[in-house]
Amino acid sequence: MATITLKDLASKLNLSTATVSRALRDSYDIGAETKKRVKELAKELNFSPNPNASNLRSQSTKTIAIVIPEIANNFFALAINGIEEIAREKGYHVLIYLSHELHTKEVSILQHLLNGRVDGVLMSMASETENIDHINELIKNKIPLVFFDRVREDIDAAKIVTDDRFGGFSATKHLLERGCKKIAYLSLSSRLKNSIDRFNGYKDALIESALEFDSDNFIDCGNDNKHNFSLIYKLLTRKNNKVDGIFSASENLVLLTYQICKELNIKVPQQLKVITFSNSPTSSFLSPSLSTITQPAYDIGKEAASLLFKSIEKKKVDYSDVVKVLKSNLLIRNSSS
Amino acid sequence: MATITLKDLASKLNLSTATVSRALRDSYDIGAETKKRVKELAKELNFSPNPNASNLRSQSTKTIAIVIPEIANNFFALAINGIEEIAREKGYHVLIYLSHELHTKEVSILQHLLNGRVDGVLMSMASETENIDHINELIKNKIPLVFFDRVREDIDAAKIVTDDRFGGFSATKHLLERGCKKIAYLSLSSRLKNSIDRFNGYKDALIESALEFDSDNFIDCGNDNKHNFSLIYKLLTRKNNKVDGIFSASENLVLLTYQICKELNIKVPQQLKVITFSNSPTSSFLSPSLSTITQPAYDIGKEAASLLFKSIEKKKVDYSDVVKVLKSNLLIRNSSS
DNA sequence: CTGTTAGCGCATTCAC
DNA sequence: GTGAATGCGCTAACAG
Repeated sequence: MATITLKDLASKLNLSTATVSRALRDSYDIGAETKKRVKELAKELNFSPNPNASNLRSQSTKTIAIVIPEIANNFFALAINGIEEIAREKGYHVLIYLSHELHTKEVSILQHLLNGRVDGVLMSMASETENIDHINELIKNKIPLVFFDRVREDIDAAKIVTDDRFGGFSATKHLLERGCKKIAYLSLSSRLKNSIDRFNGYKDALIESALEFDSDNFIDCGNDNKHNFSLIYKLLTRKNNKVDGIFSASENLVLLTYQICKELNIKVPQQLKVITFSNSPTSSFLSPSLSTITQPAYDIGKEAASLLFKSIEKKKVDYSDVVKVLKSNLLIRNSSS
Repeated sequence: MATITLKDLASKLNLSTATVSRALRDSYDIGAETKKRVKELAKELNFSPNPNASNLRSQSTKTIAIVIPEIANNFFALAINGIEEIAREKGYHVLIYLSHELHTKEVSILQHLLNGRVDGVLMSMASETENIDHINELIKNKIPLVFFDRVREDIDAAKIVTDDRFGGFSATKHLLERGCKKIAYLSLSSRLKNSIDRFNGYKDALIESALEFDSDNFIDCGNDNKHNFSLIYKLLTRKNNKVDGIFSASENLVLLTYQICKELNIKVPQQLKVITFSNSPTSSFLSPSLSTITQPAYDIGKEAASLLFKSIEKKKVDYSDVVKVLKSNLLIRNSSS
């Protein structure tokens, strides 16, 4: 480190550190000439205040944290994109933490965020998480917090989500319109609000078409892919009550489905039509047999970040269950188009 | 913030802050009984030292930065996964910055990293970057730096890359074996070492098959997708010298290619065989017409992070052009399999 | 074994 | 307009 400090600047300019500090922050009561001299030298020496010292003094860190279940998932990647963009505009830095869908990791991550390392937290819950003490602890500590996508209703914090009920409804409708009569729903987690909402939309669509919901067609997937595999395998090999359509709440589950179809020699979409929530550009482009429904991930990231900064800047933490729903942007890509 | 400090603990325990601090850090010369008391109260009050104060004092931040061109790209997402895992093990925090392939952003990001905000930097260059002063500035400031994937040869820093020459060779060979005679190479950037290496591998494979390299078949793509589109469009519509195979250095370019093929009614893989570097699990699973070659992104992330921490911990920054090449793991997925 | 003292680098009183 | 002094919260010398 060059380790050039305010003091260095001050001595070189025959000024006090106080004056230099104020000049750099454009304080009102500093001579224009002095300001100029200070700023010039600062630029020349490539000076920039030590963030730890500055943060310590000002009790603010100019950094936020993103806590997400995974990253090799286009939805979260795109959301990060949006978040980073807003953070950058506001001069904030972004820490990233992955829970890998594990409750224990999530707890330990939030634990680390209690001590003033960040000014705010953006979070999407792990599918495994049931107990939410760790989240309430964060809230109790008055750390601004905004949830996005993966939320639960019983958490008292701001939330940005898509209209998942509508998404589930549309996706199911899509299959119905293409002739499906027996549609299975691959759930992401029976705990997460968005998975439940998608399910409710799915049921609504069935009812609207005067079809009955068959609880055998609700496949309660989770975090364990081996288990998911066997659940889907069972679904596709059962003798009675065969399905002709699958609506998957997650792209990951579709990969398993396709793998199994290949094994069982089930033709998609001739014998089985599939639609999935997905944010990967590749799947929609490259796979002619798959229909997708896409969330406005980038916008969700931006909205969530904006809301967080609003909450940080007001210094008044507004946790009054601000649920913002992005509805307009759900995009269905037809497999045949 | 609960804003509970060492001082609070000390007064509650009738001890000095120094003792409390040492007790918490398991210093040798503190009574077992005292340690216990301190730790118990600390846990009860959920105390954890203010990182800014602690960092300021110790002149180390326990955080690193990742600087990458984009994130909605499975390669980088997976690499982050690996990096985060190692960082977590070592008790480090991870800041993320996106250059969006833009030189100016990259410069401004590195600028912000000069002032001791991080203990080290992991970086993958923007395709647009030509001038590397900003990188050298970082090196001059003795900030540990490790490059991964997107590197340039003339930078004096540690590098973790895959054997891209071998990758290009293998990919091309794959097309040749399937009967292609005229293969185009879609370059990622004529500046990046890995794109160039892939190109060299491509040429080697042609030569090995006693085919000539035709410079018309080198498509010099860049950061501008509209321009890329028109380049590929021109390639696929030319009357003479029609190609029957495409080797793409980036998945992004394949999306364009498929789009154009659809428009022009070119059948893949019957009329045109395509192979691409790709790290998205979806494309290999869902797209029967596409062959892919996959880098060990997760391992690259882990390797790069490990190397960085080695460099940070030694406090001796070893920039002696440590190039580590991960060769073994390049995985080709055949389109027909 | 524990307390006192000092200072990391910066920003903000309060003087002048 | 500018400088001197103070303290953010923590840790590390140095005492005892």
